[in-house]
Parts: sequence; C-alpha cells; structure tokens
Amino acid sequence: MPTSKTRESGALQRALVGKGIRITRQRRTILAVIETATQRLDAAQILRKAARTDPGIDRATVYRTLKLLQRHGLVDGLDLLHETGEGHFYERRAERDRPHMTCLRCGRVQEFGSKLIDRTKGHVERDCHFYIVFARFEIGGYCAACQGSAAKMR
Amino acid sequence: MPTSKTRESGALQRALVGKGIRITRQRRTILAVIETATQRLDAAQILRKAARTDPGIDRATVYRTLKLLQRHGLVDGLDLLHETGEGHFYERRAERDRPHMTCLRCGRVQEFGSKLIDRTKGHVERDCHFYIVFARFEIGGYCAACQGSAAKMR
DNA sequence: TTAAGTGCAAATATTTTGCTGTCAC
DNA sequence: GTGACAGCAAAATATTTGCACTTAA
Repeated sequence: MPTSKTRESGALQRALVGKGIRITRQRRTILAVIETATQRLDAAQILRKAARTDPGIDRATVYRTLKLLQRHGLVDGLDLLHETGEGHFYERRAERDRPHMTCLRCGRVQEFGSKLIDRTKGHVERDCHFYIVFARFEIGGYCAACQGSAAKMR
Repeated sequence: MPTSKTRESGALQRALVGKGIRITRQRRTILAVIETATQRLDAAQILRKAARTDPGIDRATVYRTLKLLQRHGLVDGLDLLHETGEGHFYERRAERDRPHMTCLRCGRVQEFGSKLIDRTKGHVERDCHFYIVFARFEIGGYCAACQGSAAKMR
C-alpha cells in the first residue's frame, strides 16, 4: 500500500518544545510511535508499541500524553471530532488538513490544492460567523490509472 | 426538538423493515432519537433521550441496537478507508456526505451548502482525471454562540 | 408458536485520578 | 532546586455478555 510521503521526523517534538512543554523519555517514545504510524492507532495500540521501546511505560502516561497533544492540536482525537464516528483513535493532525483524494482501488493518496477551498472557508467564516480551527476536504473515488478497471463501488 | 431541515421521518425504521429486521418498541424509540438529533450523540446521550420516551429502556438494548444499525450501515457507517471497531458517537449515515461544520465546544453540527464545493469537485474531476465516488468537507471550530467562551484549553 | 429481543446483573474494557517519588530544565 | 511528570493502584466510565423472561411476526 502506497503513500510514503516522508514526514518531517520529530516534528511533533519540536512543536512541543516550541510551546515550552517539557520533553520526557516517555513522551519522546509516544511521539515516535505516533509519527511513524502507518495507520490510526487507539490508546491501547499506542501503549503496546511504546512499551516495546520503553517497557515500563504506563497507560496513564499514554492517556495523559494523548490528551496533551490533543489540547495543543497536534493529534486529532477522533472521538472528539468523530469524523468517522469510530471513536478513540488518534493520528497526527497535519495529514488530514490538506485536501486529498484517495483512490478506492489502489489506495493511492494525492493531495490537491485549490483556491476554491479557501474561498469556501472564507465564505463560512463570514456568513456563518464560525471560527474555523481546521477544515478537511476528503475525496474518494478512482484515480486516472484505475478507471476502467474499477468495477464495483461498495 | 425542532429540526429545521426535515428529514424523511422513519427512514431508518423503513430500512430495517426492508431488511426483514424485527421492530420493537425500544428500537422505534432509539431510531426516533437518532433521527431527530440535531447533533452527534454518544451512547449515554441516546440512552438518556430514549428513556424520556421509554423509561424502562436498558443500556444494553441501546448498545445492541447501535451495533445492529452499524452492521447494516445505517448509522455512522463505515469509514472509507479503515474500517474498525466501534465508537463513541453515532449519527445517521447520510449526514456525513454533506458538508458540515462541527462546533468543538458545544458539539452542534450545522450543514452548509456552497456552490464552491461543487466547483472544486468539478475541478478535481477535470484536471486530475479522478472519478469521484464521495466527497466530504468537514470543518471544525467554534460556532457563533460559543466564540469567546471557547478560549481556554488546558 | 417461537426465534429474536429485552432487562437485569455481573463481567470486561477503557479512561481518569490521587498520591508519592523522580527527573527535566 | 523546584515544578512538572511518571508510575502505581484504585476509582470512575463505558461496553459487553449470560441467562430467564417477553414479544413481534
């Protein structure tokens, strides 16, 4: 499964340092788990992976760290936002803030930029008096290469 | 509970009947709660609201009904890419394909329509040769009523 | 009638919290 | 040195399950 967009390693940690937040060994471990994750993880999975690096790490520390990251907008607690309704999963936030389209057949993800999206956001802020914290535009379908070979869509 | 936008009432129930699933008083109550909800509800909220109509209703029944609805794709539905466990929040499935904004403080969801979104989709289809199956545009932030009182995080 | 559904209570699972000793800065 | 943090254990929440009794179809 594709999509290997290199992420700036250590970005989360730098963000925390930039906010004057103390970095501990445990936090470093947890951040690394989240940064290198290839899929969304729930708290238990994060704990399990973190424990491979740091066996003594405690669940409470994981929960507290996730909450910290959420407060600072560095991860999305999907149970907060429920974008999927699935709940209690965590992932880095940045990835989803960029508009992207996912091919339902080959799984490839492409980003796209469009001024229209910014205009839409401006429109919402102005007309609805809504203060936007984040916006996601997500498209699913079939990419050029997969069209034609794409049979059914659920 | 006034829903400004009238949704076809009883649609969930009809869907279940259509699938040959038995309708009980408790299920009818729960479906009504979900259908008339103006925001996303978690299991406890659904239970509380359902209990106003049917005081004896049990949490286990709520959980079992939610699971049933999920299995049949009537609530929450699946996420597009990673399907997984269960969740904390539930909503009618149809809502999510429409552009909406969620207030991070009060949890209220408002839909909005914008021609700009359709234009963006057209743009993607044309320029990227991408066949769109679904598109979601989701905004999180603070609604007019919650602004100001929302400053704090910690 | 009778399989499916409900309530109840107890079992699990998940998340939070109070406290104390420790470590990052 | 000191205030923030981690670990531990216990509490608070949330969800699931076994079983006997009901009920929709």
